[in-house]
Amino acid sequence: MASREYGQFCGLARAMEMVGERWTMLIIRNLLTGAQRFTDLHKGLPTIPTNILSARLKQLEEAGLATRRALPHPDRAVVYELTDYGRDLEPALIALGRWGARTLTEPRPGEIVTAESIAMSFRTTYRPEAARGVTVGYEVRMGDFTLRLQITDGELAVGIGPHPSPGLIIERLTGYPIRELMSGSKTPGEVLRDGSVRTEGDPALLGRFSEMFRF
Amino acid sequence: MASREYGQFCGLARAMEMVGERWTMLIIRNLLTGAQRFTDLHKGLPTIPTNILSARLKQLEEAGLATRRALPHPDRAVVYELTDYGRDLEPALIALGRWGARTLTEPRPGEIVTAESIAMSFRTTYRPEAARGVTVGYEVRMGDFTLRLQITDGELAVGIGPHPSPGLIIERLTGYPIRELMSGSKTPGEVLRDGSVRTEGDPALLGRFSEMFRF
DNA sequence: CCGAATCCTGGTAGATACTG
DNA sequence: CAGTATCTACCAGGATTCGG
Repeated sequence: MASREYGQFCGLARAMEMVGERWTMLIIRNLLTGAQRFTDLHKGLPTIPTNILSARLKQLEEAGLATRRALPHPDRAVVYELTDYGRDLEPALIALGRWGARTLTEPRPGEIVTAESIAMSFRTTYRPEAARGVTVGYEVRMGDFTLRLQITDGELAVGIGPHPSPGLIIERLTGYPIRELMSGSKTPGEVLRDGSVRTEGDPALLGRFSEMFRF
Repeated sequence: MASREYGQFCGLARAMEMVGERWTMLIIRNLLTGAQRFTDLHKGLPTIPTNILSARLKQLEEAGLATRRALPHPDRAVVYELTDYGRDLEPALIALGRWGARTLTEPRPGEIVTAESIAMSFRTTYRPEAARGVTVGYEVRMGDFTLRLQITDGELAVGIGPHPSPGLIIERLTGYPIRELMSGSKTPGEVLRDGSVRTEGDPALLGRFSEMFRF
């Protein structure tokens, strides 16, 4: 059930037939952080109509990009999860997100920042060449939510929620210190000194952080 | 005039607002091969309604992705051309095209193959690591159209039309020898021997070709 | 409460005709 | 050649409803 076809024998056309409809890419972005329930997805995409979310999930399942799975007994819930095939879209989402981030200065009126959009920004700004052979875990506390970054031998995995054993906890206190670190407009020393950030753990890991995540 | 907004402060959301509408990516794909007139674009995307093509070009121009330029006197024509900003989408299109190409076996009934879709397939299959330091030009004749590939010090540029000074001319005679070379289902020797391809120039460059372009 | 299905409305795309 | 105009069909947005 390829939604609407382009009539061209072309990989890009095929891709756009499968994931080019409105909302689909953002749903995949959110599922990249792990399995999510219908309600979780709706929380992360508050303005999507539920019937559209429902329809997109069905399409993703039919196209083999995601699976729908009923959790075992205690909490009888349904979770949606990307298949390997769906997860293979990550490089494309990163490339798109990186391009789109160029016009990302201030949130527009009414725009929200979700845990998943921040998770995405970690993926798009991650520089593997600055993380060669590195293994370290970060917990990033943003007030409304907490993210975990695990870099294992230079491979990044981003998740939502606390980190079980972080090498460094980075806690945002005021302003946008994380973005300032990533853009290079402030140094690790500066954000520590001006009180916009508080850390717990080895402070040297903040310097490494600002090298590995760069716009 | 960001078509319809997602309300999220996120690079991917911004990208999808700008280029996520139906047809937009394929128009950009076609413009990647160089400036094109309205009619050229319509030839390359025969099933797009002209009002939609018109609307998309206007949006691309307003968003700063493309420019509309009237050619000097003799042929009073209008050409559309990507800006640097628009051309920066190439990595994202390649990533999407590569992902979409996984389900690309046979053309579906009614699906056409255009010069631009083939140009795209050269971009998605190009392996820079197999072309380190290489400088060579190919002219690929497909019957209905001819493409030129110029690799300069490992950098690929794809265009439509003949190559001014090709190191090798690859002419398709029967079947799909180019795709078979790229997929590895046939060797350079085989496509030469079975008569599906004819070359002009240094035949050894066909081997190099099959190394640099691989699914 | 979770995960939708249903209904209605409005906007966007498709097809075709037409014009400077 | 390079679009605009018009009409229709479909898809998205929003609210409500419904079953487990």
